[in-house]
Amino acid sequence: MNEEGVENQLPPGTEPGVVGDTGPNINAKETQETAGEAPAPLDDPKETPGVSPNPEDDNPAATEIKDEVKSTAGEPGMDWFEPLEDDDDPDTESLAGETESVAGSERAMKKIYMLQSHRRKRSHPDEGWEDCPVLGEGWKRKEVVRRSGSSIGQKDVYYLGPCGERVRSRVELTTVLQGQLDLTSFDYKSGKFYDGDAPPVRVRNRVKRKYRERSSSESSWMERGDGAETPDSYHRLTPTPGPKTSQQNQTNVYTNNVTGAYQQGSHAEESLAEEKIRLPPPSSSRTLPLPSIKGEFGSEDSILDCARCGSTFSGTWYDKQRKRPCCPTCWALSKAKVHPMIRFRKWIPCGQCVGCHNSVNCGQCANCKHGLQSPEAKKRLCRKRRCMCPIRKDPESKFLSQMPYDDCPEMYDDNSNFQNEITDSQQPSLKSSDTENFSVNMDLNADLSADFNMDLDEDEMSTDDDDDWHKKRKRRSCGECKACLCRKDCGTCDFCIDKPKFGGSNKKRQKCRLRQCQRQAMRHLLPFQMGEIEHGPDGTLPGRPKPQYTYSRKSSFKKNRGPNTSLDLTDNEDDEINLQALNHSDYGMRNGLPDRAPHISNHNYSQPSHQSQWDAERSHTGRNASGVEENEEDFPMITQIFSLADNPNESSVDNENQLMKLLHTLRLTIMPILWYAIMVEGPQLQLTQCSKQSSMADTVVLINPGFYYYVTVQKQPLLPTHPVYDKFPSRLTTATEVVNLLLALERYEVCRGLPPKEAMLQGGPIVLERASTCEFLVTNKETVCANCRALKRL
DNA sequence: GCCAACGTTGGC
DNA sequence: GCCAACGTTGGC
Repeated sequence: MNEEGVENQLPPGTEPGVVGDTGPNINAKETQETAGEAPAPLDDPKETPGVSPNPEDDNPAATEIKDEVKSTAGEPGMDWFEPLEDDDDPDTESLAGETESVAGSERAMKKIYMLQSHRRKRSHPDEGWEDCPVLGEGWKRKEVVRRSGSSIGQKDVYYLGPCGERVRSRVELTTVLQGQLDLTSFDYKSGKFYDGDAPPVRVRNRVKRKYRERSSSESSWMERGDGAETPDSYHRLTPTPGPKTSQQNQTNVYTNNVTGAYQQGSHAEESLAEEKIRLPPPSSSRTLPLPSIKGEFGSEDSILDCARCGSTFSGTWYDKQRKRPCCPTCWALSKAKVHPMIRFRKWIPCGQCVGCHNSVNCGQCANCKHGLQSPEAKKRLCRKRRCMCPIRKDPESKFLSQMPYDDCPEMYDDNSNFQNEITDSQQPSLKSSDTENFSVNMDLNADLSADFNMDLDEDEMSTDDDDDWHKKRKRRSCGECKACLCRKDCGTCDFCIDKPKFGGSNKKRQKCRLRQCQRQAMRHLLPFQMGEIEHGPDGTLPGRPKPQYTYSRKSSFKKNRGPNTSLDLTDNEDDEINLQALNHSDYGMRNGLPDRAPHISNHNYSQPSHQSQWDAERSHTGRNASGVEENEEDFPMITQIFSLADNPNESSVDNENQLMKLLHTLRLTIMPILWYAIMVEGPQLQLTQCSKQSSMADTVVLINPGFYYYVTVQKQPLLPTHPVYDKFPSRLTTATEVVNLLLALERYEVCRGLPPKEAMLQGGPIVLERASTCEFLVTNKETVCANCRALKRL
């Protein structure tokens, strides 16, 4: 933790001793801070260093300068919470107070990300590790403080083994050191072994409780706007030893600042927390990087209006979310609530906004459906009827409105874009689905949150139910589709295999592919089967593409590469259907999985032919297979896939394309049960019987680009003389012919070969013996082919 | 305290 | 451009 703070704080090559220097650096900080006081410094990010979209990316010098300014702000050089200094960045602060339009919210959001990435970039995985010899030679330890979220300030401890084992919990550590070290008396958090009488757990809990209480109660909702969710805010909240100063008389909530909160906490529990989390002594220079609010710098305690009871009180107590003032009484009451998710509500619908004026439930949103499906459940307000006022910002304060809720003028006064979006979301006849609206709303909330540099509080935005509805980390789940409702990991996909519980190394850390939301998961996380025919009527694919900042679209040229090229599991929206199919195949191979589907067939893939319909239905309706919305009876038509097929210049590429056409035709055809068609390397069109219980479980039909086909049984090619070949043309050019072949194959069984030898029956492995000329497939009347029977007689 | 998994970075 | 890796954070 300390180390990370240092690594985040110090510019390359900066010595700790230098960091602690003051003088001109303070001035630099002051200058920076003054810049943050500008009324609208973010209007043109280019003019505001550190606020422009990641200027450091393009200008490493900017990073260095910025770092230097921070690190030389007169702070202790090796301050563990130094990285939080970023949050003191006046740029960030001005961001908090910025009254830019909602159209700029995205930009603001990006700024936040940039600031975050700024920190992340400076955090090198190899940095911040301390030797931890108590665990053995080569072991290292690292502490990381959570910089945001409800668990802000919480300290996570990681260990790095000599062989690169990354350990994130005691359980993992115990597993890694099993047989090598007894960790019974090992305090994971501190990284020390305790004597038998030491009660490390109790101490740890106590400290943690105090710690969190402090961070909760002392943060300001305004602080949150400029980094109160980061350890830096906690830094500011760190109590100053000694008596309070006379500066604790700040009275205006809008001129309150972190200093007030910071200096307010000079009591025992803070001291304890400080000691336990090794807070350095606050520096007087800390007063420098105070965030400005409307250009004013306040300090000390404030006279606040309790957001809960309305009473006025003095101090810097805030609710558990550290977002609103909360008097000590209400705070005590709130502490009595054990469950961390219990929140008190403050938001009162304004009665004037669009949401409040909406008196009819839409019947389509998640909350409406929730009520319909679970009448006994707690009633949830239709999402279209939400009061929208929380997203209104106070043009006077530069923060989200804290004005009386009944004083709710027109909404989104300067946020026309957002107004439009919200208005649109009220319209049931949108071309986008409710889910999409839902997603939009969430993203907007996130953007607004960033725009105002503060979180939109759960209890403000929510009615009383879906507190997590707008949470950023929930954007990948609609909560309604089959995948979201599925609670069981398949245990076979690459993401499951990666999980420690399945013996994986926990590197991917992704949810089971089959549990990835079919609507909102990142597209590349979806099961690759879903990537086959996914286009909606407007050409869109389910799932969300990767962020724009990371990826750009592929050119169409790339998409038409030959199947033998390194195909990828792209998530680009404009991917062609044909490539999706190729991706499917490619994906399976790239992941070392067989191209056959049965190994992942315990969910949607148990009936491949239906899967085709399922996919196609999704393509047709633009919706996914989310429970009742699926209608396998609706059989879509998919239009021409390859135009190259019409090219008179025949080529291998054309043949491949023709094969693709056949593949997609098969996908639209009702196949014999549990037969599934995919494209595999070659390219070849592969038809596989997915059911292990089928007599054709080991039988595969492979069709080459020229439509010549052959059959394999247990990976052995069927002899060309096999009767089944006589029944069909040498080339399978139509789906009908393919289906007929499969139906014909279903009439066969696999030759059982020679009976096992006696020795094998006595415990040894059973190896099936066959004649070299085994026919492999025999009619149902037979069990062993003629050639094997002949061999048996010998 | 621990696990699950989201979102981003940086290497390739 | 892509994705493995993992820092981070929410949930239980």
